[in-house]
Amino acid sequence: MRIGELSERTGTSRRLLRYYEEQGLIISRRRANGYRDYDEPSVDRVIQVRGLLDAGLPTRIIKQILPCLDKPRQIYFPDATSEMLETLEAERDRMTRRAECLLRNRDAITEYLDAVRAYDPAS
Amino acid sequence: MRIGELSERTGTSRRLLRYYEEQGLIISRRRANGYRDYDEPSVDRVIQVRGLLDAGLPTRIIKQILPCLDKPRQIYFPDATSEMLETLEAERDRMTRRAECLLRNRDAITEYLDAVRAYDPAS
DNA sequence: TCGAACCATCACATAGATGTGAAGGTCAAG
DNA sequence: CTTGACCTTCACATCTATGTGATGGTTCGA
Repeated sequence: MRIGELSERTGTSRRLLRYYEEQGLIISRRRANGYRDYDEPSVDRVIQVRGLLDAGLPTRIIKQILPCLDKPRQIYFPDATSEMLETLEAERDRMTRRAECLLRNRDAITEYLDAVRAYDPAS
Repeated sequence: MRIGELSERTGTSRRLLRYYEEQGLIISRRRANGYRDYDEPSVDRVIQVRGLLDAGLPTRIIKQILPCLDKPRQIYFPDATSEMLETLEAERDRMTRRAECLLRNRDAITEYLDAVRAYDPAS
């Protein structure tokens, strides 16, 4: 598919799709006329990238964790230096802390909303 | 305490503490000489703010959810317009989605690491 | 009393994610 | 063959969270 369709199906501007490609987060083939051509899995990939960006990860880190997300798993062991593995571990732990922070505060919001509604059931 | 101590105890630059105050995320009293003076709970508050920022929330949103996080709960019902409640609900749901995204991808990283280690236990 | 170590405000700079628009190529339908 | 809707690259603008430095006031200990 061309960039316009991918844009619509992922709710992502064309500008950003080109930016993600520039950052190495997605790839595209080129048609004879120079147009980008995306395959079907690109849709999920873009959605995944957006989710991670929205959760506070910078493109640099997202690029590093992307190889972990390929299904079926294809691991390029030669690339997996022990330094990279350490980075991945650290980032995984950071993601855990981030998620915990989000859930903790989300629960606080829920409690707050419950308290407000208990006070004024109309709202 | 003065800004220097708060900075050290929260691992946050003085510049950012002043910025957070400007954004309405933290407050301070002023001493006679103009120096900012923080109370003990400010430490946790700053850490909380940083966690949320790191999880992708903009200061604008953080400011809105902060009233939910005060313990003991003190709800300013007059302020709680139904529009604000809707915003809070929406943000709460977004936080859930963010957390899910983080945990899903974190698990994928863990699986990847396990697979690599199964291949080469030395790493 | 002087210097070091704080503090204040203000302004300017940067980096990352994103918007916008210009200038021009491609293609299909009328 | 022209028009409109795509696409390309490139450059510039914007917003947010941050860094950095200038300039100057306060406090405290040698």
